[in-house]
Amino acid sequence: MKRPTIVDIARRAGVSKSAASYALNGRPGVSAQVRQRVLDAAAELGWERNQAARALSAARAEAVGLVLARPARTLAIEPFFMQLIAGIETELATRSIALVLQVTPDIDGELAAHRQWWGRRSVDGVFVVDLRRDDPRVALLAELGMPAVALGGLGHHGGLACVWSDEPRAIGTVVDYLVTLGHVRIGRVAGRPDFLHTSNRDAAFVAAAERRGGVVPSIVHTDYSGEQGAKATRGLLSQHARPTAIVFDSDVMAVAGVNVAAEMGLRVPADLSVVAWDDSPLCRLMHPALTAVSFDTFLAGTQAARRLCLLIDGGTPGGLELPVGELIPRGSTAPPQGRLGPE
Amino acid sequence: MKRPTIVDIARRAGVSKSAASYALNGRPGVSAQVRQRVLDAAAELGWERNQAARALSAARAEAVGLVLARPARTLAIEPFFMQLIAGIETELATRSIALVLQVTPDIDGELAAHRQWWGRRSVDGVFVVDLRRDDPRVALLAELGMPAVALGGLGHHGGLACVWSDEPRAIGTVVDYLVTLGHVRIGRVAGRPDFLHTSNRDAAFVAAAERRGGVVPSIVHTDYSGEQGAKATRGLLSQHARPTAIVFDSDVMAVAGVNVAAEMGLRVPADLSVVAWDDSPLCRLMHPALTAVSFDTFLAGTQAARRLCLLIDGGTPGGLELPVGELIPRGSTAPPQGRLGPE
DNA sequence: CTGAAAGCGCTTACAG
DNA sequence: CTGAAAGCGCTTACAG
Repeated sequence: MKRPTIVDIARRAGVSKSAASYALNGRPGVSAQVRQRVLDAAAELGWERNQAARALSAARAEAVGLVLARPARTLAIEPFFMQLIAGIETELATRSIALVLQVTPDIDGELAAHRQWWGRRSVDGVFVVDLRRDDPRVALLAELGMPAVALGGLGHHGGLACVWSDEPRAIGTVVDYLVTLGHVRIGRVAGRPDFLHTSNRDAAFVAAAERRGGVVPSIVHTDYSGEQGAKATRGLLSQHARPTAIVFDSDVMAVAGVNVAAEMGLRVPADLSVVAWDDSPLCRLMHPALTAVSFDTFLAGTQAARRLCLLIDGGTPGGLELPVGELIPRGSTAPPQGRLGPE
Repeated sequence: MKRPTIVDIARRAGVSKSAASYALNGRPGVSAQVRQRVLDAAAELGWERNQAARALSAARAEAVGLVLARPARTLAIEPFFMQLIAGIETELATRSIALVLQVTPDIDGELAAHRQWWGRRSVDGVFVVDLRRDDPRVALLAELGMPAVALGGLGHHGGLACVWSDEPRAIGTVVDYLVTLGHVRIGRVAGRPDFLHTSNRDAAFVAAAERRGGVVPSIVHTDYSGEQGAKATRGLLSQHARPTAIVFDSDVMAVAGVNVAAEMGLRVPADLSVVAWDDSPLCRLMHPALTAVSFDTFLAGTQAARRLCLLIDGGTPGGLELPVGELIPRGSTAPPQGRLGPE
């Protein structure tokens, strides 16, 4: 028993092939009556449109791509990507657009993936994350003319559509909060310095410290792994004048930091205040629970997907600013105590 | 400037369209000389095969699908899926096969996804995870005749190809280890009872306890969320004769358990031994680090992908047993101490 | 070993 | 509003 084609439907509905196609695609050119007959026939035969045939004639893959360009090791421990995927896919599913995934250790692999995807026309557009300064992907995608939406990286997304949130403002909120609590020496365990969001946060962190005056900021970069997060924390806490508060660039590194503090005999929050970024279930599980900056990654995903679809349909969506991350104070932050306190 | 097609290549190489196709697909029927001319022409023109056209004529989507049928909330905190995806994709990339992802909250959404994917011929096969007893997916996939590889769930995968590991044996190892340390009352904070791997572990847990004699096992089920993990731990530790050791079905729940113990004034490992499953970077970050059962999810992914490709190519791969999870003793387990100790 | 031709299942101008 | 026809870019028997 062969799978039914559009010809079978047309025959059963007693119309031409093209009438069937128009009806099945909800386009004008057929009467309501004919449309219904065609739809009924399709339902009765259990017809599903052959995706390859449609892609070939409509010159549309009905798929979009996302490259995960991180080592598998740091990919899995970060909830970020899975939340992003969930958000993207939830939006795409409503439009019957497929999400194609490729995992590659670095940006060269990502460039190759974009080239091949576009060359084969196996996707209609892509998402770009972890934008960098003078990002080669921006140039490549412009050259290819492939629709793309960048997440974050405002100011360095070139001609790409962009979805971002005002992280500098959120960083400012965090610094203000810690300073108000009485902290003077504030550390930051940051992510990869080649990522734009890292350097943007770095700059905002330093600027906020300067704005408040008297604040001593110190920054250490990592690859987001718990190991490097722990090492960075150990380094900061071993300084002669150690920070009394540390802001971490991920939840896992914040957990690592808390455990390093315990290992060094420092109490959280009495001896060390800890702020995590982004917030996650993990932060709420800790004891004390971690103060964190929330970011709605799922929402970012749905919004980015919506814009990519618009772009593919020939629209020209402007940038979209997402709500700024919110500071959620929990038990891991408090005024500094002890001999190394403020003043 | 239009993108080059196979006709452009044939013309440039001075051969027929079909000769070009044969050469580009590395099939017999063309001389080495012609083959090289065609390949050169393709390279010079920067030709990439149009995926839709190939899919249509070869009746192959060159893509496989994975449905993530869990609420987005519990999806992101578990490294499992991302590791699996990384493993699968790493294998698929070598064969230029795409991985298509769909996120859906429950198994009904998954059934619909499989139906649609197969109906549209947009994938050539699928992976199935979190197998259940009398799993409706097994029946559906058999009915559709869609190639599929099940991960785990030995004995309930019906006609599906299967990749599994001997978890009952691993559970036995854990129980033996804890008993040898001197534990008598051993708890298990398990995952969803409708998942086969959960009920298999449950049964093995009870069996191992009986085998050792005198061991008192108790099991609580959860949805894998940290919240429920914490609640389950709180329940176990509030019993009159509380367990002195708890085995958790995920790393996040183990972390939740450790924090609940702290909250209740119990020390790990003196008052409570904790075993996590699977091992993850998170376990190594904790202080003390968590004893854990490791499982190579990445490897499971590559192996499953390899078997699915075999299946799609018409092969009939048998089941594949993966190495059993290894118990990695760390600081979170020790002989029980205090008034509620053994005997 | 090669070439002309049909076909995969759709979409889409273009006449009627 | 409808129908006959060409075309999307490949693959694949089938003659030569």
